[in-house]
Amino acid sequence: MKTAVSQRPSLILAQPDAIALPADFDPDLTLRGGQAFRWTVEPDSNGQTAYRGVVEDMTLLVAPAAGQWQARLLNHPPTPPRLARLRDYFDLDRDYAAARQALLERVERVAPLARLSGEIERARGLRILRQPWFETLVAFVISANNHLPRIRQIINVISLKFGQPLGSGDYAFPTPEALAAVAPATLRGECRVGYRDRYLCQLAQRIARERLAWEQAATRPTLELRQALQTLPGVGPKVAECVLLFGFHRWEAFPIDVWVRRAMTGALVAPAPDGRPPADRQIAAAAAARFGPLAGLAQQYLFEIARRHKPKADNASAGDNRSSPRPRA
DNA sequence: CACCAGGACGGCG
DNA sequence: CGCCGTCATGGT
Repeated sequence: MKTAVSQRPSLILAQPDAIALPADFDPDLTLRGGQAFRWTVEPDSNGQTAYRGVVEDMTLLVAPAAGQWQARLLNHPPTPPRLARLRDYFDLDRDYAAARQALLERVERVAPLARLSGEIERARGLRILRQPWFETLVAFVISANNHLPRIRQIINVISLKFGQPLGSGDYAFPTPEALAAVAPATLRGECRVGYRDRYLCQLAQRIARERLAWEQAATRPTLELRQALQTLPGVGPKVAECVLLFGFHRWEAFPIDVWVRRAMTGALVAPAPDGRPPADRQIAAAAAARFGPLAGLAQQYLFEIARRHKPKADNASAGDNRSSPRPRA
């Protein structure tokens, strides 16, 4: 019980409008990788590299402060419910060190995978975000046969044209109803979605019409949810797994793309006798058997490690990639 | 200027 | 079932 009242606010208090991210948080792997598409790299007010993004109706700035990465709300008062949603978004209540350790114990006996343990340790700052499922669904329908930079661009144009302004110069991702009202020709002509225009329009219309059922989907078993997702236009096996993992936080989901297929072939699954890569069904079975409930995390490590091995000059702002302002390792 | 990209879809054997 | 051509678009 303190009786004296400080005349001045304590300097030790954390900034009330921000949440501190884990010490090893890696914004490039987590925010600019293959799971989130609404984060841009830009210098903050101090001229240091920062990451600006939109989560639901919140504009966020992830920047180094007080020796670590912090996520600051730019367009709303930092009420406890909002801060709680941010903790949820960054999955801060999960023990990634324990999850990673459990994963390493599962793979260290498999020689072709054991050599990955060092790579996984270097990618330890990767986290799996808990993103809004409708935005995730649309993003990965667009992802089919597409490149990451272009997926980001299309998602941002869709938000800019059809989303609600957030008072910060940024726009929320549109609701299913708002997107369902957009003509396919507009999606193709103005958002450059190509042949996916009809998929997206029908998708938004169905979600809007079946909204109640889909909002209860988060409580359904993964198997049932997976089957339901694959009835949606533009949603096949791979997109369904991505939505399960990034939009419904099902860590047993295991999306198989070209990178993961290459990583798994020969390491965990033998190629076919004729030399062709094994069927995706066999890869999925091997992943479930080896990685179990951590398959999604394993997949994300495999994807980002494989992608890191081939940089491909993903960055538009050429100049300072060496001065990654890792706030005091 | 071919080739590729976090594939899905429809048709065919 | 499994295989195969096709589907826009823009970067390399």
